[in-house]
Amino acid sequence: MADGKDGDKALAFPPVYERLSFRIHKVNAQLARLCNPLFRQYGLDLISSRILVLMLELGPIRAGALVEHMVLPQSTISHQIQRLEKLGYLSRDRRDSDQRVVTVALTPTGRLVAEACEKLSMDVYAMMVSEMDPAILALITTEFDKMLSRLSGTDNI
Amino acid sequence: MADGKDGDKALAFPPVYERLSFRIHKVNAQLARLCNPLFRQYGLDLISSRILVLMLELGPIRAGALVEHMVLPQSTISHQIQRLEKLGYLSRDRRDSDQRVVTVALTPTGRLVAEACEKLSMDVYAMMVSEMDPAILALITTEFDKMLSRLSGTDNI
DNA sequence: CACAGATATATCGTAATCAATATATATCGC
DNA sequence: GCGATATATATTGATTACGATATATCTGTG
Repeated sequence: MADGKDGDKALAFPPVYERLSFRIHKVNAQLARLCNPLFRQYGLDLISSRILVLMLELGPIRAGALVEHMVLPQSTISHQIQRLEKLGYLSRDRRDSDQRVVTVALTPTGRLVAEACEKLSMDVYAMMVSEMDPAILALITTEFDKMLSRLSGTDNI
Repeated sequence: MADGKDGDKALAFPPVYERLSFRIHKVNAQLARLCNPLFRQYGLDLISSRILVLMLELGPIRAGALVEHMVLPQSTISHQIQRLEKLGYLSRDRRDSDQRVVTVALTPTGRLVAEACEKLSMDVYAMMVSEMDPAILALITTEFDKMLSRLSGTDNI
């Protein structure tokens, strides 16, 4: 109805470099740029360190649950688990009640490394959200949950 | 000084899976999960399609400027350019005034593909930000710029 | 209890990523 | 204008990611 060139199909969206999705990419990429060098001393990167820290907080977890939490392809998680196992950071166990299910758990070394990574990532996170009003941070976090739900179809993880 | 276990070093941050940085990862990963299959018909993925759409809106651009916009390693961008050139989507030119500088530009085919990708990503973006208050979207976008600035040291891009 | 389908993880092949280094060109100091 | 340093992009080698498929196990149906 308006004089826009896209007719009535939703609002006219801004160019890519102004869209939130693109800024999400940039912040994420910048986090990787900062964190990867920090984690390399442990043979890790941003992604693999997140897996370790996640396990630090969630405890032993199914491989499939890691796929859901990390929103990465199943084969990628499978490889990551192999890599982290090879590094001696986690152990793998077949569940007795269901031999298909693999449960991974941090080794003592893995726990130490995960704690070190947690500290390092805290510093970067502090840099990221410092000077941000806690209420706004909470609001944004909530909105991100909603976005994830909308993008994931019906339910979120 | 308080009774927290971390002493006075900043506030106690929530666990990874509740931090904004982790949700950023998840939304970004979910975007890739949705978009990669859509873009594969053109031999692209989320990242390479963003490069094309960026060029659609910014016009011919230096390779180095793409590195800054995409916040990816220079070697990765160099490879992406090669790939997109091989696909016939863009052309590469050495600048006359400075032979070191490479300027890339969309080919006619590349422009068509970029426009198709733009439409596809618009649909996904609409899904993501639909039901979100435009004022809140603007607020979040602004906050992301600030986060990027803080993470990038002194200046943003 | 056999068998078809579902579920959970692993593997495979190709291609992309990253960090480090190389190459080529330009700029500055003298 | 010459050499040293800086800048812009390309290449290299090893690792990782992804999608597709395979393997193994379980569940339901008759």
